[in-house]
Amino acid sequence: MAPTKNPREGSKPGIIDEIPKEIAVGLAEAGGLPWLCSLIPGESSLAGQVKFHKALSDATRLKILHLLSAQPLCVCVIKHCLRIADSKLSYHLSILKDAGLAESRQEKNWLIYSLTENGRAVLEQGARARI
Amino acid sequence: MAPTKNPREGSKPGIIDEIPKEIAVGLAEAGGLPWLCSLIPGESSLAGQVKFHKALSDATRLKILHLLSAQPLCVCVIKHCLRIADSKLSYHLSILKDAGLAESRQEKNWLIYSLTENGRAVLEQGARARI
DNA sequence: ATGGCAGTTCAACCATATGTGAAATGGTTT
DNA sequence: AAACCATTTCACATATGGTTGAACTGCCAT
Repeated sequence: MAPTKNPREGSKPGIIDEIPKEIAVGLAEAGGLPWLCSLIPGESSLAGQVKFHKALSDATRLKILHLLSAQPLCVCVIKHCLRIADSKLSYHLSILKDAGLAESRQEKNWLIYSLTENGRAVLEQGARARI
Repeated sequence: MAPTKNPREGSKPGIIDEIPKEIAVGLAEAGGLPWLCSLIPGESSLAGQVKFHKALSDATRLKILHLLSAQPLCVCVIKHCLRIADSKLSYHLSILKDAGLAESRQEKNWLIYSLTENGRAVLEQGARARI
């Protein structure tokens, strides 16, 4: 998957003058600097990961996800638990939706939010990671 | 661990006037609003999760982690791959270190960064999640 | 001690994310 | 149609995070 042109002999001398031997040796065996650089994911992959983690890097949004882990909820119930302004809640919900962690459907004039598959997976593996 | 006073009969009428029946029923069975609110993790747990995801919500830092997944590296090698300014790199490294994803040791006058257990786990489960 | 190298720290700056209250939207009830 | 309700959208204010270049620290060689 990673396009590696010439797997060996990548660390041309001169690009970096001196580095610790220990590192230089391991690197040369693996494929040198070009190979190392090839490990960096593409821009779109990175952007996706960044968006994902950004969505999860806010306490309010994490709280919302934990609430939704119980069952689908309308906005007013979430609002009651979090005690924050409507517009603020709406803002955070939109980010969760955008990141593919939550989704909404309409019922009369309520919006009912629930976790997506992805959102549920995040919570479960998060719980596992922190024992 | 979660202090739940009176597990049933939490959804006192009046706090929220009207919510979709479907939701109200499920909620009442589970323990009502107080129970729902008890699902929200404590502040310190949330802060930890936020810090963790914040650290991962930047493309430069993700790149660094991917480079370190190959082997421990001195700053100058990372700098060569990323082609960014010293101070910028140093800033991002400090955040990774702070979040417990990377660590450093000194060798002559180089600093050699490597992934922590935690950092390695993140990359591995990230790779699994995205197939 | 002097000078050079690897990397960090600092302070100022810019960009982006979040908070807030008021107005708009879309469905419901009367 | 008018009044109403839950929620979103908007425009603006503030906070947070990232970038930059210069100054600093610590290590090694001479």
